[in-house]
Amino acid sequence: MDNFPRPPEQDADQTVRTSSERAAPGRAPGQAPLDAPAGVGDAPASIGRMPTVKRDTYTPDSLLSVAVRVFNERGYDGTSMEHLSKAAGISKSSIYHHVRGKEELLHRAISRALDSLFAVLDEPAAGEGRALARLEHVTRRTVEVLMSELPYVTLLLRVRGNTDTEVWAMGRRREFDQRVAELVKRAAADGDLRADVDARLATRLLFGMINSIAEWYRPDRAASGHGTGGGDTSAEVAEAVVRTAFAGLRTH
Amino acid sequence: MDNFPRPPEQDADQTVRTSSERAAPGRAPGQAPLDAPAGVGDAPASIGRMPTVKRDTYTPDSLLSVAVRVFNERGYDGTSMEHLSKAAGISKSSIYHHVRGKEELLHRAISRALDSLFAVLDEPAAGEGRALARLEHVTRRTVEVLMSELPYVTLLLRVRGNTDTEVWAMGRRREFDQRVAELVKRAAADGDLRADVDARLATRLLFGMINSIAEWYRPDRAASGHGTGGGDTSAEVAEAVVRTAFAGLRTH
DNA sequence: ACTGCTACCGAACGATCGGTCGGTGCAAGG
DNA sequence: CCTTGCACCGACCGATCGTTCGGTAGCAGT
Repeated sequence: MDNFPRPPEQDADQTVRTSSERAAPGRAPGQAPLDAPAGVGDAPASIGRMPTVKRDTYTPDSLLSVAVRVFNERGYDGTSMEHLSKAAGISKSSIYHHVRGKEELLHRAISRALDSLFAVLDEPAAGEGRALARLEHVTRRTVEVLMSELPYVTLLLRVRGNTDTEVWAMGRRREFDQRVAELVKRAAADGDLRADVDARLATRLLFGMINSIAEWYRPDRAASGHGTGGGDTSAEVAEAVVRTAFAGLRTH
Repeated sequence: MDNFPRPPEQDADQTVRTSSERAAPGRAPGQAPLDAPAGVGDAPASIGRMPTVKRDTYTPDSLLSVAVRVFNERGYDGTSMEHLSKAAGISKSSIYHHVRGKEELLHRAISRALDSLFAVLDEPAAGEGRALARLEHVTRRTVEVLMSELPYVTLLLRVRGNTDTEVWAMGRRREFDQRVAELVKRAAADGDLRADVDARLATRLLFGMINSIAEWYRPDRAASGHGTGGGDTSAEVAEAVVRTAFAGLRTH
């Protein structure tokens, strides 16, 4: 039991556009092209093309950011291509100009989440020093990644295994879990974790805490500083999670 | 990130029947009639009808137990009436003989979950004594209810707000959350909870831990006693959750 | 002016969706 | 034996699903 702010009440949800050039009715490409890591659908590496200036058409990645938002509001299975086209402000068939189909959008989103999460395990502080310190680092960083890549990780966490992509995602996610469970076991062997809670159970409860952040954190409400109505910076929340998980809620 | 055992690989999932009387091809009514609290679709109170002997046809509640299982495997939106009919071993149209439709099944399941959860708040130990003790009691009992009513509560936890039923469920769930949050605030005011973690955030993290149980606990694997592969009794898990949440994972 | 390409469109595809309808077999009651 | 009613069925409904197809407007390069 916990939280989540608003049920999606409105239905005519069309992303409002900021800059318009075409004469066509309101479209709304995302703001993504600047954070896109390596545009898959981009034109091959030519010289000109001035890459940073305003982009008014969709790329696979800017379309993805819209799609992921809708997926998280309605659930993947509950989202139709019609819903996506309405939210993106382009026709249903136009979506297929950018991506192969619905499942590719899911795959791209989940890949991005998994890559960010696995990158945490490759950080130096995740491999050096006492196991407890490494575990605390991974916990803190996982929280931060979850919050910075919120919509993508949220999608990953909700996967049920209905399609090939989802089965693959569940497998990769289990890999990640086991890497962290290894850390928990090692810290327990060092005598740094309480002995009366099983290591596997402890791992699950730790992840339970971390992952639940996806159910209430809303970045738009952050940095307003008044309590924890879904706001707070990711470093603050990460610190609170580490404190709560390792030191407990109770005073001594 | 955490667990969940097996992706639903098989597709020809038909509940295997134990007793057969009809000549028709394999059907499989659930084992539910004995735990049904007050059979809604049952015949009016007549005298005979010998109520306890073997029941070979579906009741709304026995059908519900099948439906909820499938809902949890494929997700509500990912489950078609065809899926349900295959799993129940009766035709699609026959389902409508017992319930009004797909959404009624969801409503019945979620009602059952919510009733069980709210009942915890009405227990004497949830209203008497120091706030911290009451909070620990509610935590322990919520874990136990979650595990005993696992499939129904799981369904509740996954609701997205797409239909009227789901919006209603989210509202009721938020009520429950706020009742518990009240307890947390009171315990914090008593000085029994650490002051450096916001009460609202603490509530969310506590629920994060509790609710995550629905993602890995599998009752069929319980009572085998070897570690925490999804087994364990609900009292054991509840105790571990209380210890971890309030005392923390770390040794002192 | 012509060509080629990108980003989009409306119309339509077969499949599947949740749900309705008119039955049918059969056990129980008279 | 005949009637009644429950539990079930196959056939079918209009709507919607994800996807495909044949365009077309507008811009860049020549």
